[in-house]
Amino acid sequence: MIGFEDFIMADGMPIYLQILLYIKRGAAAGAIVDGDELPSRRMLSALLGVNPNTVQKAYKMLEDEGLIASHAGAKSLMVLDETTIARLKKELLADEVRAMARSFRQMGLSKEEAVALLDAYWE
Amino acid sequence: MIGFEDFIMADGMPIYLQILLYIKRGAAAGAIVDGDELPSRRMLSALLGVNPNTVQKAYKMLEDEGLIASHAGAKSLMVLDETTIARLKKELLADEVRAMARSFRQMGLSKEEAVALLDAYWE
Amino acid sequence: MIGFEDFIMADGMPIYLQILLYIKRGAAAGAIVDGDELPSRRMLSALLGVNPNTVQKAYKMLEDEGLIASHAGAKSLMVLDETTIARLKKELLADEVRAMARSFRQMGLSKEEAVALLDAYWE
Amino acid sequence: MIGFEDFIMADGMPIYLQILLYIKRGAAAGAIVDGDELPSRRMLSALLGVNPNTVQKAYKMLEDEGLIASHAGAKSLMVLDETTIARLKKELLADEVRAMARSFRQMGLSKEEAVALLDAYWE
DNA sequence: GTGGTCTAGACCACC
DNA sequence: GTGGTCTAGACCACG
Repeated sequence: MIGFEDFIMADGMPIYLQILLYIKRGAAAGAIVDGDELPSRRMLSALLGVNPNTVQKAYKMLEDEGLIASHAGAKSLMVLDETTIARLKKELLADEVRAMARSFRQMGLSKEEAVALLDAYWE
Repeated sequence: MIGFEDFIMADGMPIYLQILLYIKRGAAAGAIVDGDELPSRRMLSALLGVNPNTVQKAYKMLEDEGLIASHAGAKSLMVLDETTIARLKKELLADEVRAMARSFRQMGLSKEEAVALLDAYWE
Repeated sequence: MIGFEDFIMADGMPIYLQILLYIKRGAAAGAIVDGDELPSRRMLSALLGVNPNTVQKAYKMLEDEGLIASHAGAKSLMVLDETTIARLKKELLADEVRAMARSFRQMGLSKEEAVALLDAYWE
Repeated sequence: MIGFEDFIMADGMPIYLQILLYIKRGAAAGAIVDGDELPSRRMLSALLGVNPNTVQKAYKMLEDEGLIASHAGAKSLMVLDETTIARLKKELLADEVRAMARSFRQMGLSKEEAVALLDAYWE
């Protein structure tokens, strides 16, 4: 069962996208593997304090992308092969790092300052 | 006059929030200082390719927060004192860096790998 | 034993309502009479290719309405008196025919064209 | 502007489908023609006493089918060519008449009785 | 219990 | 004002 212990809700990004991203990141990191069981909509929505439909939307998009297999009345399972994982890794990393670099530059930080900050806030 | 050269539109976040954030980041970084002049609603909307109402919404929120002073028929000016700048710095930097660090950890990266990536994607 | 030979599943209406309606129509028409035996939940669900719960829901509503008498461990029987039959006839016939007439008029058909079509598609 | 004077809400069928059907029927009948203006979501939802999203769903499906052209900030217009109208006519009539014939047969009516009823309830 | 759909209300971007 | 999207809650069919 995939855990959502690390999940922290942010503002400014749709909740369903945050859930979707969380799962993709976990898959890219290897924390979520092929065959892993997803929490049910009800369970996860209760855990996150959102509407079941919001979770449903994230799951549906992942299913459309082929990362989840759902069957009515049964648990939803992750479907991950090596190619997919590699693709996720590549996509996610590039996007995140670029966004991060852009933010830092907008705040007028030098690369050294940015690295120092990242180091400071790491844990 | 505040420039929007670095501004890059992202999706998943409302545009007016991105504009608001861009200005706050600039203020936190010192790139935008007290008394700086803001582009007119019309000019900025044309520059960014968005609707004037969207710019108006961002300006209105900044004004409500006291970061902008608008006078009818006159330019809008930034209102920034030391306390405000310090607050922005703290809020923006801490929040963003923490979010980034969390993203990287979720993707299974070590601190060293994250720093290396940031370095690679800096420009 | 009530047969479901004519039953054809439609979509856009909940299945349990279709089952309920089928039985009511039969009762209104006289094809189903007082004391008739209903197929067991399991048998009917197999015949229609739906979940037993769905059949159960239809039976439960009929029972709540007093049209069915169920006894634990025994067959379910239809309970139909003259008053009930007359009521069903009136409700079902009037509603359905009015809805159909409205549909045809919305499609710009004259009464004569509608009658001709009904004749053509009757079997 | 397309009017919804004849629209009468029924139960058992999703509202958005009823709206969709109403428009298709009007197009098939020639009451709605190419270039006709649709009521806005807000206006129609207020008129019908439903949520704007319910109207939106019907409009969206019609747009996906190519029967409506929508542009943000502008009115939605009907897009109807001869081929489309002919197709609608054919599809709608066959479906409706078949459903109607089935209902009547389930109620144990003969064709003559059905025709008589339709005649009686026509207006 | 599970996943899927329909209706609802609020918000966003645009004209 | 317009259309489009996100979140919410209830209901349906199924195991």
